[in-house]
Amino acid sequence: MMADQKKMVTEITAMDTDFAKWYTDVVKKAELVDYSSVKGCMVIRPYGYAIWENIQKDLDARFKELGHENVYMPMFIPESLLQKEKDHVEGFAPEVAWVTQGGANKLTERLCVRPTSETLFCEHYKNIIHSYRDLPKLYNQWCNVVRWEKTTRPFLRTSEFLWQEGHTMHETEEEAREETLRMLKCYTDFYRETLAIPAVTGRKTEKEKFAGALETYTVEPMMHNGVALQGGTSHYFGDGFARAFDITYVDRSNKLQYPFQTSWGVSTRMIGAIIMTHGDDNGLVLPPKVAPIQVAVIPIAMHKEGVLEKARELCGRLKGLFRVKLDDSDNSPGWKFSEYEMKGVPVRLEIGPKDIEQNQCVLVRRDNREKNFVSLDNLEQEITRVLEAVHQGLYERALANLEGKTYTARDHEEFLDIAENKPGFIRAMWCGDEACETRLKEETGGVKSRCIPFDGEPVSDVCACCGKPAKHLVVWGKQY
RNA sequence: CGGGACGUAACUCAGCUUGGUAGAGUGCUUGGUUUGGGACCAAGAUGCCGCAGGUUCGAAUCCUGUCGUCCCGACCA
Repeated sequence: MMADQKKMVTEITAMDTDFAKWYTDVVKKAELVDYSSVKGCMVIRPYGYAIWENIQKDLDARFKELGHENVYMPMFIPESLLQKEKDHVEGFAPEVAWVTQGGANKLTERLCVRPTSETLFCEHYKNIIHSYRDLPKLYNQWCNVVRWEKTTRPFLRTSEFLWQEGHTMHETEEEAREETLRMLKCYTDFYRETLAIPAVTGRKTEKEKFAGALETYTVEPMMHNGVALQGGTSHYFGDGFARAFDITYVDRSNKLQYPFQTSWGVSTRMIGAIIMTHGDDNGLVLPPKVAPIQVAVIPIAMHKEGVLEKARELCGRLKGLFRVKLDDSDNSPGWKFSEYEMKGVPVRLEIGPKDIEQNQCVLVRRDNREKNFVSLDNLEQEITRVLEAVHQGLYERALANLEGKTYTARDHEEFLDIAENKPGFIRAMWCGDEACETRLKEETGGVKSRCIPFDGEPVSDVCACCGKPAKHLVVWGKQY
C-alpha cells in the first residue's frame, strides 16, 4: 500500500519554514516537557521522562558490562574544594550557582551547586585509594547538575539537566587512556545501536576541550538541519587532578604514585538529538529501542460487537514482547492516528470489523507511513521485523543526511564559501594554531572545530585559514 | 549579557491606539449520535489580563520596575 506523505498535523511549524520553531512545537506537542517558573528549568513530563528511563536502562547495562559501579555524590561543593584545580574552576566559575544561606544563617563558606563532580569524586578517592590493589576505581553516577546558562532551550541547553558522569582512576596512563577511548566507543555504539544516530567522533582541539582535561574526545551527531550537537564527551585527565587533590597510592614496587583519571558523560541533551535527527513535519519519530510506546493499537468502530475485545486480546498477546498501548478513548480514529504520529510511536496497529473478519490488522510504520495488512497469526514476528526495519531505516536516513551535508574545503576561500552557503560539516585542514580557529569562527558567524576525527585522509597540505603547513584534518560546523 | 518580539481561560489568540461590566475558537465536563486520517448536536464550567509599584473617580488598556518565554547575536565541558 502506498504511504500517504501529505502533512496532516497543522499545529507543528514545518521544518523548512523555521527549524527552531519546529523544534519547540514538537517538544510541546509530543508532551515531552513543560516550562517552569525558574528560567531554564523544565518539567520533564511522563512521556519525555520515559524516554530518559529507557536511555538510562540501556546505557547503565552497558556501563555495568564494562565493570562500572554506580554511586551517588552530594549536590553541593564547598568553594574551597572547587578551587583546587585551577583550569577546572576557571572553566566553570562563570556558570556556577551558589548557595550562601542555610535556613536563617549565612554560611561561613558558600556552596556551589555541582556543575560536574570531578572535585567531589577526587575528594572521595583521596580517602579510599591507598594501594594499587584499590585500582582501578570505575564509578558512575546518575544525577542532576546545574549550569547557569544564558540562553536555554528544552533538552539542548537548560540550567538544570540530568546526566550520568563516570569518573575512573587507574594505575597507569595507558590504562586511563584506554578507558577514555573505551567509553567514547561505548557512547558511539549506543548512539548507533540504540538511538539509530550516526556521528563523527574524534578529539577536541585545545580550545574546545573540557576545563582541566588533557584530552577530550567527543561524539558529534549532525542534526537534520546540518547543525552539530555535542552528544557526549570522554576526558583523559592524566594525574593533574590527583596531584591537585593529593591522591596517592603505593604501587607494586612500594613507591608512592599518583593515579591517572578519566571522566565521561552524556545527558538529557540526547533527547534533543533524537528529536532533531529523526523528527519530521508530523512530529517526533522515536527510535524503537527507546520509544516509551512501541506499538499503539487503535480499534476502529470500537462500539461494534467484538472489536474492543479483539483489540484487548491482541494487546494481551503483545504485552510481554513489546511496549504496547491500546487507545480505547472516545477520540476518533483519525485523531488517534495524528496523536501517536506526533508522539513518534514507531508502529501503529489498526483493527476493525473488516480486519477481524479476515483475521488480520493494518500495520503502519511511523518513519515512512507504509501501511500493510498483516495476518494475526504471525503478528509478533512481523512487529519484531518492522521495529528492526524502522531502526535501520532511521539510521540510514540520518547517515545519508550526515554524509550528504559534509563538505570538503581545500583552502580558505572554499571554506568561507561552504560556511556561507551550505549548512553542514566542513572537512578542512588546520595548522594547529588557536588563532586560526578563532578567526574562522569570527569570519563565518560561528563555525567551530567539532573535532579532529579518527579517520580521514588529509584533504590538502595547508591550513584552510592561514595557508601554513597543516597538522590535522578537522571537522568544522555550527553547533547547538 | 546586548538587539528584537511576546506574557489575557488548559491551548492559540482578539481586546490596548482613544482607560468605563472579560471575549472568540479549540480543549475540558455532561448527555446523545458517530468512528478506516484530528466527527457532529445540545447543555455547562473555567480568568489576581505574568508579578510589583505608580498615574487616575476608575487600569487588561497609560507609566516604571521586575520575572518568564521565543528569535538573533555574544557566552557556553
